Parts: sequence; structure tokens; C-alpha cells
Amino acid sequence: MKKLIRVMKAVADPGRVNILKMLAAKEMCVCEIQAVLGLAQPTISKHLKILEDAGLVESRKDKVWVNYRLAAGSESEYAGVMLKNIKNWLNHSPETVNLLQRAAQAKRENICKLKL
Amino acid sequence: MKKLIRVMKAVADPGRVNILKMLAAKEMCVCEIQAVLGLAQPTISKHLKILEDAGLVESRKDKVWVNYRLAAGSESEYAGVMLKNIKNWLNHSPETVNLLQRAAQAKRENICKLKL
DNA sequence: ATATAATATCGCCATATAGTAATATGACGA
DNA sequence: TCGTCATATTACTATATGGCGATATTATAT
Repeated sequence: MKKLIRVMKAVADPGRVNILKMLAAKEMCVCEIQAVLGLAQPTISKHLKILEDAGLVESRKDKVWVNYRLAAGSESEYAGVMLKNIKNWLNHSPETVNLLQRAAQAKRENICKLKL
Repeated sequence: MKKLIRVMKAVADPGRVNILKMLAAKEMCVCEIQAVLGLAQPTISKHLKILEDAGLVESRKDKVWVNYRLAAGSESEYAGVMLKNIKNWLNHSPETVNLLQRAAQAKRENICKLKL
């Protein structure tokens, strides 16, 4: 039950659903997510931690950046099912379409000062 | 998005998940649910309202009692999918097995003072 | 009519949560 | 080495949420 609730709480927030929708399209680093959502950096980090603790996303460090993507193996049954659901949901919602357009354009090269 | 979040918040609470698991087995009135969960009556009513607003349960008045059951038509896509998921989940969890045993024994005739 | 039963609503409290600014951490560049 | 960048963590605030007792509502019983 505790695992189930952790997953449900994780997906019960619009900001985190938006993050999942974006990650369904491509792997992103924190600063790219931040640029699209327009929230403070610690807020993004906290959301990502909640998603990671629920088994919904995985992170991979690449030089200075931390890249997040949807959890592949879905070690949690609940997380796997919910990821599949969220991939199907909201795809025709104008706000999500708009979000994904902006996410597609958010590129680290145009956001970060470090060029590696 | 708002509808989705409403459904996710509704299922992100152990008490409400327990209510849904019980209603998956049989229709129940408020006092039966209360007897099984051991929470105050206003708390149960509040949970049921949240579930109803999310489109997860329906109510039907029968004399003094209000019977709740899982939403049939699932007017909300999200609610329908989540109800199906929750029916599959936790079925082997000891706490849920125990809960459902107690729910099976909770009968209005043994709980309520009114006999109609 | 009046009292009581089943449920819903209201008002309150304690805790949880989302957000932020400030700071820590760890890596890169000069 | 020193400053800067990307990210994480901490400390704090404002709001949301879950729980309860008191009360309202509606129906039944006497």
C-alpha cells in the first residue's frame, strides 16, 4: 500500500505530470525542465526526487548535468502501469501540446552557459 | 489536466483506496464503511465526497441509508482506468485481505439501530 | 409532535505539501 | 587555485489535506 500511495501522490501534481509528459518525449536535464516550466530550480529538483523515489524516473549524470528519463525497467508495478497511462493521457489537451512544443525547443546549448 | 489531478489525488490516500477495494466487492452504506475503517463518520463522508467528485463512486439513497458503489459508466476516462487498476492491485496484500474479510462481515443489520 | 437515527456540512487543528531564497556540493574553466 | 556553473539540500512560508467534534438535515419511530 505504501508504495502504491507514493506513486499516486507523485502523479497527483500538475507540475510532475508535465515533467512526465516531457520525459516521455525525450530525456532532459534539470535546467531544460526548469526553462520550460518556469519554476525555481529547487522546486524542479524536489519534484524530480519525488518522481524518482516513486520509481517513475531515472537519472544519469553527464558531466555537470543530470539527465532524467522515464524509468525503463519499472521496478514498481504501479509505476509501470501509471507511466503507460500517462503516455496515453492528455495528448490532445492544448496545454500539453503547447508544453511539448516548448519542450522540443528547450535545448541545453541555448540555456546553459557551460558549453562542453 | 484538472480532472486527471482530481482523480489522482482521490486515489492517493490509503483510506480512500481501502474504500474503493471494499466497494469493488460490494455496495456499502456509510455506516458499514465506517464500522470497517474505524474512522469518524464525518471523515468517511468527506472521503466519499472526494471519490464521488472524482467520478470514482456513485451513491444511491435507500430509505435512511446512502449506498455507495464503484462508478459504473465511468464518465471520466481517468476514473475508469484507475478503477480497473485498483481492482487488480493489492489483492494479495495481507492488510487488504484482512480488510475485505472484515468488510464481508460488516452488515447494516448488525451495525445500525434502525431496522426497516 | 418529539425524539432518535443515518448522513452531510461546518469549523477547527495538526500535519503535509509546493513553492521560494539561501546555501552546500561538485565539476568545469581561466 | 579561484570563480562560476549545474544541481541538491536546507530552512522557511503559505496553502492544502486529513482528522475530529459540533451541528444541520432528512427520515423514521413512538
